[in-house]
Amino acid sequence: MTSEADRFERIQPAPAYQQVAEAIEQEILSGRLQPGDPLGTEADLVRQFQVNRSTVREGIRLLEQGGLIRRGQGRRLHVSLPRYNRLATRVSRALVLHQVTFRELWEASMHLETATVESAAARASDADIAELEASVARMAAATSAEAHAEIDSDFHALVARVSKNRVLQLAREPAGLLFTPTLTMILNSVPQAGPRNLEAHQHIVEACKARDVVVARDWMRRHITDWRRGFEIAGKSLDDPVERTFAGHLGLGSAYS
Amino acid sequence: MTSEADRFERIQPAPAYQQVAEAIEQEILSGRLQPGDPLGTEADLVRQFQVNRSTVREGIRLLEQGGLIRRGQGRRLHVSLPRYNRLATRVSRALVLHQVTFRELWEASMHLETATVESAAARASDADIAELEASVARMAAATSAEAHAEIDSDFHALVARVSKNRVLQLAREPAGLLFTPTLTMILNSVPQAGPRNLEAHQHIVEACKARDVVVARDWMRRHITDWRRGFEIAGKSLDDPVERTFAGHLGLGSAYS
DNA sequence: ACCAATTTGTCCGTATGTATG
DNA sequence: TCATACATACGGACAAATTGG
Repeated sequence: MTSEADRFERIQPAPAYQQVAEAIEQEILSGRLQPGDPLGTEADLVRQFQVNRSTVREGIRLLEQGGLIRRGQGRRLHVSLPRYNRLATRVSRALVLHQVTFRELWEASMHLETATVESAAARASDADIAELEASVARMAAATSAEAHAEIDSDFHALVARVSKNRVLQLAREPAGLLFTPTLTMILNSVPQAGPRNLEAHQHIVEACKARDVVVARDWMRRHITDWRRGFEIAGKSLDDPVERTFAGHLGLGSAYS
Repeated sequence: MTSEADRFERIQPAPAYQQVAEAIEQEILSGRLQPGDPLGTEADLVRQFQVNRSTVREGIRLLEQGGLIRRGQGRRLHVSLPRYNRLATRVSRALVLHQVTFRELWEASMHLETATVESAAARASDADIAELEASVARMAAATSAEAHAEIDSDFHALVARVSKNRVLQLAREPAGLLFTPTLTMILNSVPQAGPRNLEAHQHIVEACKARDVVVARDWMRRHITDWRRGFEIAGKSLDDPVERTFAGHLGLGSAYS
């Protein structure tokens, strides 16, 4: 205890392994190290940083987790572009841990998906349309609720790619990942959900084909609204937190690979 | 080379340090380990996993970077809720590395910020209003462009908190972080930008006070539009990628702390 | 297709500074 | 105050995998 309020916090030197990570990250963010560039061997880094190999390895783990470096062929280290999927799963997990409610999820998705489909309808190329139609065909042929839900998820991710806006694409992905498992549950307990979903997707693709932004947005709105209705018909409350159970669904395999 | 296309990828057992990280992460995501719970000492983990300390440490680094565990008082390990800021900075960095354009950033922010302010206007409590007004007051008193831009950024983050929607809050944050440094530049080269910004913030707060969702949204739209106009007046092109320079601004200090 | 050098993953032991009781 | 426990960091070692002739 001091007689007066402390003015300064204690000065703590960052651990060596953090400094290693920060130094490498700086090189990457500054552009001096570009995606694809090799990082050198662990022994190289040991020599440059003058720290122990264990220390270097701990620093590398930090960057590896962040997706800034990866182990490629031969497990050699090289600079990498962080993957969207990876970041999105992280964010999704955080949302689950923070116990966000389905209402928050639904509201946000309503905004994000309608915004995304607007851009998609405005910018869809012929190849994009073909991909969207293929997705609709796959959904029409889906036999299980799981498959249907998976295709639905892919469709929305595809729409986001077609929007040609990577900021929106990355913004909507975490909510999209959390949406999917619930859709499986809805499909299993609400018979009319499947056909309605398919119909919405069809109309969205048609609208994209016609470059009709307004119709595309409206059908997406109905689509998201349908999810909510199905959710409530299935007897669940929008004010429940998104279950932890779903977090298991968020590919552990891809987490650290 | 094989005579036919390879059907299977090679089966690789995950390194021990990854398995350590995944095992701990599973306990957290399943809820068996809750935020705040101690994780035990490194020696404990060595005993449980039957691997070397170095291996345990590498695994811990992965989780530490992901924000799932932290070192608290006495550097003891305990489970933690991933911070929004942290996740957002990671995503922002990824956007920069992927060289997203200012146009993508602007378009996404237009959607995200208007959506957020709608919810904020609908749900702002008296305490929220007071905070918003305090932010406006601080901006009115700001002397430098940096301070003004910083307060602007905080204001938008505050609006997102007031929206009471954490999904939206997290979705808009990465774009918000990238917006700020550019605003500083605009303020320095476009004299009318400062007053217009302040005016927009004032109107947004007034609309929140009046629970007027439509007006709040409209002023936010103008506000974001102003940014774009200022950006172009300052002589920059919307189709340029967001500069790497800005990534340095994204607190390296907080990255691994 | 074989071999030698390199590199990673993992392990062991130890020293040091710091935090806790 | 002192002793203990713990995190950080270091040095050295070895097997398996990978590389590059």
